[in-house]
Amino acid sequence: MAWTDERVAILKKLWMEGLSASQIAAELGEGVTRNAVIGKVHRLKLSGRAKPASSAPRARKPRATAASAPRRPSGSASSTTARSAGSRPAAASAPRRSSGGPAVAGNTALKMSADTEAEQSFELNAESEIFIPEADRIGLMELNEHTCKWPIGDPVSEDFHFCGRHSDEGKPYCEFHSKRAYHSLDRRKKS
DNA sequence: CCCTGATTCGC
DNA sequence: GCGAATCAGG
Repeated sequence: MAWTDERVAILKKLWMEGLSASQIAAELGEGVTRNAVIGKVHRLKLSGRAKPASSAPRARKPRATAASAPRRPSGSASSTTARSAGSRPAAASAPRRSSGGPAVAGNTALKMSADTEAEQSFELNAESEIFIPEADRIGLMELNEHTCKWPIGDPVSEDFHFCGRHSDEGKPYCEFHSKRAYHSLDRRKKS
């Protein structure tokens, strides 16, 4: 996939807004990896975002030279489809943008005005919470050591409930929410 | 473990 | 120029 002006514009915008490289990559398209995004960011020389001015001069690594490096063989573009072939519980594997629809709604919108429309669209599908069907909702009573205790809704509200999906023993949250709770809560506005 | 950005370097 | 592999850190 080539870096069109359009895509670069989106890249810049999202990067400036503080989105992580992987989020940008996901937003940009299926064939784009976070490495591609980062690489491009560097080439554009806009790598310095909120530089904490830390870290040591980064030691280099010898790195395997040519021949010994297995590296990805032919067909570089074929990696995207076979990504989630593993055996997963499938429950929380890919809530993100998995609906096999055509291009994301955002893409079309971006073509009209890459500056304003982009903001809303990516925010929607990147941050969207999962929805629990009415029947599957559980209250405090139903919580046990195997249910995800991720709260949904306003705790002082009536329709407040818990996620309730299976969670591993010892873990308070289901697979999906464990990640969310731990990681990306304020991913976009770190120090 | 998961993730993040940063860097190198074969292509 | 591109991005996978790797690194270093959280």
